[in-house]
Amino acid sequence: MATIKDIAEAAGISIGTVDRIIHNRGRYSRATADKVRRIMKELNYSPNIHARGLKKTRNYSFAAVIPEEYQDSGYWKLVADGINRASEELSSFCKKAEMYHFDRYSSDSCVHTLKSALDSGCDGILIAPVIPEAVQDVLGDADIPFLFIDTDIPDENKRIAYIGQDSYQSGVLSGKLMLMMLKKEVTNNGEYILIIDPPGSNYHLKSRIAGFRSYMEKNCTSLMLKQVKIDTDDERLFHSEIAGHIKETEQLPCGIYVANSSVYYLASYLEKLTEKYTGIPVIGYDLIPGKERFVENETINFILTQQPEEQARLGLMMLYDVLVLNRHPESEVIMPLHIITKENLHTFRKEIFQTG
Amino acid sequence: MATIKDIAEAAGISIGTVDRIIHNRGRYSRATADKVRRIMKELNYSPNIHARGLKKTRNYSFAAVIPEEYQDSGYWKLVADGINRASEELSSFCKKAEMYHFDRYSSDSCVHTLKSALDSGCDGILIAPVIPEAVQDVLGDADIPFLFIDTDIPDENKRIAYIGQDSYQSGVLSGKLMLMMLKKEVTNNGEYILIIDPPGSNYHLKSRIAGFRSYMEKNCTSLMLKQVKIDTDDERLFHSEIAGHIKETEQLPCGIYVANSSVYYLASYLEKLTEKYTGIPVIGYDLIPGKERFVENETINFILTQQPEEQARLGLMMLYDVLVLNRHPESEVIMPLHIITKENLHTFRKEIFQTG
DNA sequence: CTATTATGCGTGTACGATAACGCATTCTAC
DNA sequence: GTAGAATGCGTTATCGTACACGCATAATAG
Repeated sequence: MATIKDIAEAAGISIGTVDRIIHNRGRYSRATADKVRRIMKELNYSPNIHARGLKKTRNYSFAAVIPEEYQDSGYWKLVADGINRASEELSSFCKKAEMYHFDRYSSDSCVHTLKSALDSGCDGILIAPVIPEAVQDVLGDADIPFLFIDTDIPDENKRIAYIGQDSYQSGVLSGKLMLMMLKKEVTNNGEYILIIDPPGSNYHLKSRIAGFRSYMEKNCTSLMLKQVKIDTDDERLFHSEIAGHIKETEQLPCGIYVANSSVYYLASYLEKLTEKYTGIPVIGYDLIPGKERFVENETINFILTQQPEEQARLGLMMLYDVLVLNRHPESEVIMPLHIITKENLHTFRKEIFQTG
Repeated sequence: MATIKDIAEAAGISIGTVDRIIHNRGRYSRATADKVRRIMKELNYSPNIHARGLKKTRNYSFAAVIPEEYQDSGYWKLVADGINRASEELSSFCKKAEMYHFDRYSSDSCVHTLKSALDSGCDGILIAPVIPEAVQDVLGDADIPFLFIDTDIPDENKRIAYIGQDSYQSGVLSGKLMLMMLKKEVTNNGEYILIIDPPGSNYHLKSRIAGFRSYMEKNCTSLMLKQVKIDTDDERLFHSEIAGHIKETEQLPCGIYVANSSVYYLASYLEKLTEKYTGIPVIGYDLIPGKERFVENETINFILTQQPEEQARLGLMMLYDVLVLNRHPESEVIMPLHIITKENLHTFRKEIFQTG
């Protein structure tokens, strides 16, 4: 591997000059710069990351600004886990990541939290801009690099990257799996699919449901779709609300689609019911530690996930790459859409719960 | 983070002595060693990987011993890709990985190839022990660390790790998906599922098929399973062999399960047939670059994969961790079992075809 | 009691990139 | 025409670890 010393020798100058040219720092002549850049390409130079890491001039610190962990049915807990893991990994390079939580339903809270993060003097920020306007307001005069996870603000061209998921497509996929599970030809005698629109109303929920509906409408016109909005994020209240929709006295749904991880609330409800209710196909989102049981016993038939932990972890790693290593990662990363079911659940555990 | 300098100061000695104690090298007194080790624990010392990597004392070299790329329907090409990628990643640390191929049906070839790999003076070997006895014979007197991918030899306790897949479970999962795709209640009027037992006979093929049969036998006794052995690994010959089993004049299978990546040969065959044949549910294995089309147009309905590229990449990275960084990774890693279908294919491309 | 070996430990340098510092030379201004 | 600024570039110390070298002192032999 070529080093800057090799380049300096080849160009007949000193390593200091090469360094200045590489980093656009200090003073150098145009001619020398051109020559150095040409030689760098010829020698296929790439900096030695160890040497670079060794000379730790600064202790970079990052901030992660995301909603409260319990919101969106515990989804943000998963994101927080990813941040914590990244934080540990980075700690060996003397880098720190601080987490800031805000109320995803309060623009004020978002603005406020984001401002304190900026004021903390960190060198880079990872943000979940679930309230785009609030975030854009504050970021207007920010001068440090930032990166979005979960939700994108495409016209925010100062962001260094977006890491997210294809929610619409996950809805489409859910539709496909749902239809596959309905073995018998569907008749039009009142049978229906229940779509549960979970508490909170965000972009992902909407587009997941839109994807699901789109698939169903294209591939199964005979089946009714009944969509209900649930307004509580508390498990017990969820149960009583859902009880109003799944009644012994009325026809049961022939399939249930829950657009986020509150599918586990539904599962704990279904589990307590009599045999009559069992076997209804259920599709939902996200692997929640400690709740694998519902997938194992097939109360939930399919879980889709685009690895929220990994999204967060990747985000922080990207900040590190950009700030510390001076790299230029992809500006948009869409996570793979994983299908998890009883039969492959155990092969995912380690990856998702331990190392990513 | 504490450095050896901190330790030396705390112990009132020089860094040279600390170094010798850490590495059990040279001479030092018992008393000093005890003191140093105590202080190391107190200060929670862990070596700076950058500093360690920077001082490239040796150019470690690794060997990867796997079957010929074209064998097992091109499966080993994927593994080779993973090795090449790992090799590139490692090259920035001045480490090299050399690939050795053998004929997976020849014990002699395996023994011979493995021996040359050992003789090459490499510092660690990654092996796909598809012929366990041959591998064990040669490894008996090997004194360098080795690691298995793809196939395990559990009683080989000298291996530092095994990276593999749960093939039985992937068969079970295939069974589930297959039954889900057969929408109509299955009658017993001659309908059957075609199981294609691809060329080559290895542990994974057998256990995938066993898993598939097991699921079908438990969950769908009414359906016949017709298993056919294909003996050629050439696409055109495959087509003519399969033509003997899927005939216009006879009843068509209501589903086809191909136990490895030769599912793409089947797909190219099915694609050329008349409309009558289309729509048969097909399940197979592995994402082959350039053949995504068959999943997109749903000639193949589901692809299962346990990321052969990633298995190989991980294997080499582990060798690096063990040999160069002195770490102790997991001794057994089972890769996640991914389900890929038209609707999530595009989210996987980047991960599988670029960065892993 | 000296000659030799063994033992414990300190010094110095290398690894590659970084970045502060400062020396020359050239350019500009009055 | 010379002071002062601007420009181009070389030198050097630093990060933490690895490891060769070699200096002392202690132990042992003759």
